[in-house]
Amino acid sequence: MKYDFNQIEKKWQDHWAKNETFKAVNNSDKPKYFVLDMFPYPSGAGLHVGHPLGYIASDIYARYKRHKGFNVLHPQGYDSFGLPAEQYAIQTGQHPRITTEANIKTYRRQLDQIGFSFDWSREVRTSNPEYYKWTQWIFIQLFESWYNNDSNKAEAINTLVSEFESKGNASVNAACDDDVEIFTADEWNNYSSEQQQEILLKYRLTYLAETEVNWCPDLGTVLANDEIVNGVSERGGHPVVRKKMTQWSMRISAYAERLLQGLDTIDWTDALKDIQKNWIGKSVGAQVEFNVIPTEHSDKEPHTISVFTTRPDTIFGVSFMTLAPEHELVSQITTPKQKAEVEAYIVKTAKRSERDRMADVKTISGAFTGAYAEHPFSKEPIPIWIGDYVLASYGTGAVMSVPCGDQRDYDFAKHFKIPIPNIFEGVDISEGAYASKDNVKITNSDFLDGMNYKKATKRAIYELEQLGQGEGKTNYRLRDAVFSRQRYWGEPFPVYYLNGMPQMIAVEHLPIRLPEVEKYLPTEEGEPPLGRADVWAWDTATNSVVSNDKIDNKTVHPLELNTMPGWAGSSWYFFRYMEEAANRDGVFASEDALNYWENVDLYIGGSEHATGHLLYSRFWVKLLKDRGFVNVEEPFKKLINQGMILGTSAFVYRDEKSGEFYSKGLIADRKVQSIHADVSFVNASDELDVEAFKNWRPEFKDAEFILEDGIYKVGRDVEKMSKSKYNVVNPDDIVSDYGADSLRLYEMFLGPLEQYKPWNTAGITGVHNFLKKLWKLYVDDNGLKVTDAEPAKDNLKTLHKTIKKVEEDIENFSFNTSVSTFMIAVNELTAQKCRSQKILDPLLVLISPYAPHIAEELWSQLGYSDSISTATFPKFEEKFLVESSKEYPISFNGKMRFTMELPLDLSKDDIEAAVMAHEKTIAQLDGRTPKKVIVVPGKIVNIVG
RNA sequence: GCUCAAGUGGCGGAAUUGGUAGACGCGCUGGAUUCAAAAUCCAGUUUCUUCGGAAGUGUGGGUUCGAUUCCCACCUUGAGUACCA
Repeated sequence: MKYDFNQIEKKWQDHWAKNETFKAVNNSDKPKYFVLDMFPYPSGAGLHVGHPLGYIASDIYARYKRHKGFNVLHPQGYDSFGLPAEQYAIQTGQHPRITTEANIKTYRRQLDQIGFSFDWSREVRTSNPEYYKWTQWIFIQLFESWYNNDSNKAEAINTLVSEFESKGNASVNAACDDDVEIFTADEWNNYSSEQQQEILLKYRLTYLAETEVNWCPDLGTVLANDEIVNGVSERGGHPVVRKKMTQWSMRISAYAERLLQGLDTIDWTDALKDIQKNWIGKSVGAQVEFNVIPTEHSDKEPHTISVFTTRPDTIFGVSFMTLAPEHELVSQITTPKQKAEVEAYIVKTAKRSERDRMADVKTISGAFTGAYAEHPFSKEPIPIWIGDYVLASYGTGAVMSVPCGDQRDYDFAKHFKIPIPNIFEGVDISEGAYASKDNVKITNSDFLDGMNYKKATKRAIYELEQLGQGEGKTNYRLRDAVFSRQRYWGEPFPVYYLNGMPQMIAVEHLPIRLPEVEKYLPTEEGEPPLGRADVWAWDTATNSVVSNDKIDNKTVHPLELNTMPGWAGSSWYFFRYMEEAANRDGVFASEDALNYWENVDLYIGGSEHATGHLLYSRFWVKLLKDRGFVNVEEPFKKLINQGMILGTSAFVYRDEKSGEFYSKGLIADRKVQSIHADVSFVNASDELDVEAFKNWRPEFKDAEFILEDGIYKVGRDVEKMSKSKYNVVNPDDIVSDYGADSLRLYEMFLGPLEQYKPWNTAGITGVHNFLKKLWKLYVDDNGLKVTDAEPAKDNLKTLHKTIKKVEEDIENFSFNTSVSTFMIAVNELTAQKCRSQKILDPLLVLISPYAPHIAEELWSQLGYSDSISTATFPKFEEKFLVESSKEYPISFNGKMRFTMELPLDLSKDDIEAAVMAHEKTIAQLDGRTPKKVIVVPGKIVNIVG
């Protein structure tokens, strides 16, 4: 019998589907384990061999956990809202729903043939109304919540309202907008409903506000900070400009501290934690108030400038202050004499785009306002400057400049010839600022003299508080996240507008379904695509979506035109999987299901989601926990980032003059142009199929090829796998040529999961041959050759060292090394001519997570009727590995020169005697007497001298 | 600039409580089988070598009986971030 992988794999995939072999149950005596992949966006291009890498790893782990006696939840679904389908709709008029469904079909077919143990009965699609109903529901929960900094959690908004009604807002310690004004209970109760709603918006965890956003004109939408890379859109690379717009935002900043602290409780890589820590950007310091010294030109009202500093200990080193050019006080404090210069500077900086400012950090620019502030302690006047190195959006938009302790302040001071007082004892600042906090004492600083950083900081804050001119403060870089998108293919908001104020639609009327539109473009008036919908108004009498012409602003009101961003649906999908599909009506997941599965035990996906999906999910989970809907603080207990599989591109070389294509070895010093050739035209030895290349595109039809030894050799280079580089390898081809088991093994064999590594199809024959050898260990031309013979000692040794290594490897997610281990085991057992079922049974269980089809087939041939996935993982027994002797490496000065076999029970002295008597030792020493002989029994002998 | 990760044969990579560097696989070379090819099997494959050996894990230093593994400095590559006060 031959190893007919195509037939075997189809057979077992059908079997698993029919018998629902991998269906998870919500009640079980077994301990639970939730293994999750980041679900894919179903793109039109389908899967390439890089995509399944993480899925294969998680599938191996899920199958392993089943063997280890766990009730495993291993679901899959689709992040099916998104830009590409919509861009395609704009171009072709095809409804994104239709494109998306077609793409999902392709994905499903491709995934199915790789043999994943997914429980497809729990599939979710973010674009399904039954799903996004609950995304809308969570949005409403955010709207109905405020963050209480005293209890350190989100609470229902009505608790805030009753607080306002009885006490006003003075005693409320909430995460809210900066511009809320203090009001009393009486004032609150006398406000109009609109005024009250307006105030509440400043407290809600999702709020509508005019904010400066990243507008991408080419995509016709705003983008979140994490969707912008190097100043252009992450998708498509389109330019992004700043624009003021009224937008929904998420008050994620309220959770900054908990998002930071929570990192300590989860098992993620340090690299990923660092990225999130950086993004949250906590800095501890003080807020200090500087009074502006009034002049005859200034307003009657006294002004104060608030600054944030992380170095209150250096407050006596202040020699000037710098405001962001956009700072609101600039126009009020600038003296008439300086007015022209200041205004010219503001105009100049406003013209520079954000990107220019970012790219050009070397140029120092600024202007003096003519005004002075008073130093809180020394009462000395401090000149107030403006400069674009101070950002309006961070802290207070103003800094106290300490040139001796901050390099930017130092450079600014040097440039404008501002004095640089030195407050660091014994430190030379003639060349640059001394920014370190360590090993230095403060001097020239009145009451701070002689103190170190820590003491001086504490004292400075205390003294500022005494004066009423400052307090300790912590700042975060994390900004609230813009949540509106001016797009069609996303979740509609469950929101209508009454007198311009947003109103939530009651939960029982959800979902609010995406309306039909004729075109997927913004309207002529610049409104989002939903502005084209004719039936897009909310009737409060019938509680239904009705035609726009019924809008009377009494019972029928306009609906929100924006849609939610891509990360909305993906921020909670892991909870949806916990509930069985049949029980999903009426709940996002039942309490029982949520309590049973808790959170994701193992999450595998790409690190590109570090500051997007992985941060937003954590935020939403914390909100849901605070509001009592779930019981966990973190969604993903352990997270692994799989690396990317890169493509190996092929190049042909066209002579720039003659247009002839030269084989790689013949280029010499010719001027040639490198052209990507499709990798399917190239064989394992880098030889080009010239005819296929000629027929590829008309422009190559008559191309002349200069061959070497009758062959055209291509050049190779490793690049990201992409259509445009013609280096994409489709898993469909690999599966049909070598089988899914070979694909699975090979993806793992390529190298460590987390690493970036190039794909090279030629290498797959190695693992494919291994599977053939494995097959032959069980089956020959006459059928099954396994016997019930007692295993030999060497059989047992091979088996048990394999069990030990594979188990360790899986626990450490070192899948590449276990593939090698399998190869070694099969090579050894073949050489040993092992046929014993007592060895070959457990071997099959070890291999089955990696190569489930062949394992399942042989398992059934061995006579088992239950799926191998239900078999128990073999138990490692040390006793089979115990040795009586050891092949000792004998080193001279640390260099191994030869080995010698010695009994393990030999004493140190006996070992030394035996080694010293060996003829090779004598030859090595060449008459010298060794200074020292190191004997580590069971390990090594090292002779020094 | 700052933060983090990684540098090992022609290629992917293996080896860390410090103890035989290059496992396993690809590729390559030679052989067997075959009319031939594919497939399969066997042997070899870090470099240098006077065939005894010697050197060798990005570079230079250090700790140690012994370093791919630990420490210091530097170089290169990749990722994140970018005037964050």
